Amino acid sequence: MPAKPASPPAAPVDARRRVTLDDVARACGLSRATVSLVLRGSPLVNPDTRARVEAEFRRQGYVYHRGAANLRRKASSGIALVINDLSNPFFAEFAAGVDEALASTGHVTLLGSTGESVERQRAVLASLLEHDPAGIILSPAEGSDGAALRRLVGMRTPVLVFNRELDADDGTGWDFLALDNVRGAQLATIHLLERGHRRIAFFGGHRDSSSCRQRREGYRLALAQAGIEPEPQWLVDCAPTRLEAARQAAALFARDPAPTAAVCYNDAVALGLIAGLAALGRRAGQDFAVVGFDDIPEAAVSTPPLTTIAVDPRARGRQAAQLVLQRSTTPDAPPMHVIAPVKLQMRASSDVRVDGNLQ
Amino acid sequence: MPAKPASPPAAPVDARRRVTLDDVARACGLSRATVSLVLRGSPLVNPDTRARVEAEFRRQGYVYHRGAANLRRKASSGIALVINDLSNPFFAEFAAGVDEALASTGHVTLLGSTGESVERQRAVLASLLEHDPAGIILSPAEGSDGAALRRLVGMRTPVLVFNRELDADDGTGWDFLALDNVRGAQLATIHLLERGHRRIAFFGGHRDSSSCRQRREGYRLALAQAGIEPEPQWLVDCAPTRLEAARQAAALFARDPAPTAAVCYNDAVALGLIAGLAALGRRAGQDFAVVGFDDIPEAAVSTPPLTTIAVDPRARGRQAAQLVLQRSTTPDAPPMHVIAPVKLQMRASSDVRVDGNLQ
DNA sequence: CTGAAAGCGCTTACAG
DNA sequence: CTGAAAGCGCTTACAG
Repeated sequence: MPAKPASPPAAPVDARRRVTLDDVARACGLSRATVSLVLRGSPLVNPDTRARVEAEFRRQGYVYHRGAANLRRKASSGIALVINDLSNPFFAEFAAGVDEALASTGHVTLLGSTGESVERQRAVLASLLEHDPAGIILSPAEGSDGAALRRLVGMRTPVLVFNRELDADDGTGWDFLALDNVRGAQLATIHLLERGHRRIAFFGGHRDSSSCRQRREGYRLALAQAGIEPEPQWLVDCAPTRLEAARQAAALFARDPAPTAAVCYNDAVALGLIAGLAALGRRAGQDFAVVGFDDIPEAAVSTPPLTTIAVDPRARGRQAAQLVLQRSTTPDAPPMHVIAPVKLQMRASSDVRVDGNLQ
Repeated sequence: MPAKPASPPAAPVDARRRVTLDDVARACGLSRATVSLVLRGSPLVNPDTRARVEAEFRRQGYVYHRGAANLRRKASSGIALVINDLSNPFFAEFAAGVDEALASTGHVTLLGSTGESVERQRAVLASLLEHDPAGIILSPAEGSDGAALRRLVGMRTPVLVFNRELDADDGTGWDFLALDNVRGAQLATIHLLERGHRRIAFFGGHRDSSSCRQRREGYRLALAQAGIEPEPQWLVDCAPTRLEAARQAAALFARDPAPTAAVCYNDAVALGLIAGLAALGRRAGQDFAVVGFDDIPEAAVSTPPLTTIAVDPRARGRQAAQLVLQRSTTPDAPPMHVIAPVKLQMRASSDVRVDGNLQ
């Protein structure tokens, strides 16, 4: 029989084996308890002991096992982030903001996507709950049932609902972070009024979604303050997608006199409307004024560039992280209800000033 | 003293307390061990016992504590996903694909962003490692040092490197998933050759990045097969951003005869070039042909729509998840090196056919 | 200043 | 078919 090759000189007996506190303690001739105190920066430990232990940590390549510590302490360092889909830039930016804020506090983001499906949302939450998150940031799928969600999540894990209202139906309430939809649409409408428009449409969105209702409300408020009563055909319902918006553009011109401008439900709808106008031989920014909502990255580089309402989703993500961490330290405080500011982002420009040929 | 109000009739003594296997076992008059077997679907358990236990799970609202189970089994159900930034739609789609594939196997995505900073990457990885991931999917920050990363991560946790080459410098090697950059640029160039172009530029990217080198290589290959030797001024270096690309557009026309078409490093550069051309009074798709790379969502709706190389980042994400899970079951197999296919996505169209006024 | 002991919620041989 | 016991890697009173 051929001799087996000599074993390698390697110091680490098994590079795959985890280094534990016990390993470090043994190497230092100390107990696990003392080494643990070093780890957590306790002032009780003798400075020399501390130095020896820290050198040994480095020498062995010790990696803290947060899961084991969490189990013992009944704590948790994960925060679940459940959103519709990362391919929506609004949510991608929001997620980036959440992760940025959580990473800076030693927490980790546990990701989940619902794809706007209530059933997937149930499955995703059930799975994430098994990972024992310290909190959940949830942008609920359309059609979510608050009572069912409460039953699923229980009272142990704090939930921050983002962006879409959700009724718990049992008086427990949810923490809530939302954009100031009313104010945003109001700003957009005022901007068009200041540019001389009087016949202003509200274009896109589904009237039964809470954000659409709120944006329409802001639009109505601004018009009312200018003494204008919107005509029914100025309210155009359509799915909040570019394609549907392009298809519905003609609805704006069904009656004479037609609107000269539109506040759009969001930027996707606004960009679709611009394309739809072009197909009708009308040029946004020249024959017709368009204002969007969200300020997605494309808004700055579309043709023409889109004046819109900036909501800063990344800042909203940081804010959401902060709120859910705050809640996990004060579980018994009453529900929070935070409305985030929005602002008008002017560009040059989809929002033509009314002149002779528009009137 | 006033009497304290009667305590509520509530069944759950403390809604905040976690329900454990012991609670369920006690309620059923069984041991923790048997209840655990029910949980894991063991065929050993008596069907009646199983039914009783399952009812009790539901009644008490038991939630499996995966972290505790993982600790005991020395397993892990988290996969770390470390990318540049979610606000880049390419990575957002990739992340969505990773999460989609992981969720379907009971794993959870642990998110981390480097912001293209080597130092943040070190910190993010160190933090994620404490959460004991079963594997890491890493799109390395530019300028990453493979040997330093290997020292940080060690040999316990399998790493799949995505998108950018990384040298380990110690012979251990990394699993690797990348796009077929050579083939993609070759397809783009062939497409322009077939449309009659002969003077074709390669526009954008930094020559020292591996993906730029590979794309230039594909471009050169296609030209060589057509018997064309690219002139030095056809290679325009610029940062892979829209803004820089717009600024560099004029460089294409520094010499006469100028190129009639450009293969762009990526779509951001292509869209910037289109804008830069407009500023020079040239119309992409009419006076000059442009082809992109990546097929970001904007490519389909830009003006003109952009012909580009589709890389399907979501499918790449699913693939990455599958590869890293596969590795975690076969830790000793040799490193994998997977090149993902790409394809030409034609649109109508940034890629004008050469006719009289272009020649 | 340091150590022995108990315990977080689970799984897994092993015995019966 | 079910239970007693050990143990995953850590923390935390408590003693000394």
